[in-house]
Amino acid sequence: MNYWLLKSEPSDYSIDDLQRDATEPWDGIRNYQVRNMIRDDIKVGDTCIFYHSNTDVIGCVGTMKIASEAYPDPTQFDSKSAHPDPKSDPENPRWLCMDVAFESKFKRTVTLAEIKSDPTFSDMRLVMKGNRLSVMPISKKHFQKISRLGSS
DNA sequence: GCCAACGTTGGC
DNA sequence: GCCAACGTTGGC
Repeated sequence: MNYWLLKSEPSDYSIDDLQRDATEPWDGIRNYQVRNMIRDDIKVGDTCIFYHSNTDVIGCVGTMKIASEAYPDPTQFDSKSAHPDPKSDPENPRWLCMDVAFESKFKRTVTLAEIKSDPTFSDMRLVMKGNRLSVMPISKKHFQKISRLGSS
C-alpha cells in the first residue's frame, strides 16, 4: 500500500465536507504529472493525508482512503465546472479522477510551519522548493509521524 | 493582494 | 524545437 498527500483549498472542499459526504470524487485535477500518478500508481485502499492549502491554518487535517479506480473526470466536459477542458476528447478523456472516502479527522491541524521546522520532514516533497503538485506520494514514515502528531 | 515558481500555449 | 507570454498554484 502506498501513501499520498492530497491538497484542497478548504473554501473549495474541506475535511468537514468529506466527513459529511463520506465519499466524494476527487476531481478538477488538471496537471499531467498528477494525472499520470492517478492513472498508474494510486490504488484502491491507498491511504491519503487531507491537506488544507491557501487558508489561514495551512496543514494536514485528516486521513482518507482511495475508494475507486481512476475514471474520466466528468467536470472536464462540464462548461459550468471550475475547470472545463474543451480540448479533451470524450472518446479519449484527458483528465482522470477517483473517489476518496473519509477515514479520520485529526484532533488538530499538523501545520505546514510545524512540518517545516521538524527535521523528520526535511526530505518530504511538500517542503522542498518549487513543489506545487496537488497530489504527491509520501513515505510511510512521514504518514505515521503526521498521524501521530494530529492525534495528540 | 503579491509574487515566486512553476506548467502550458502558440508563433516562428 | 525554442522561447516569450500567459495562466495557475499556493505560501506569505
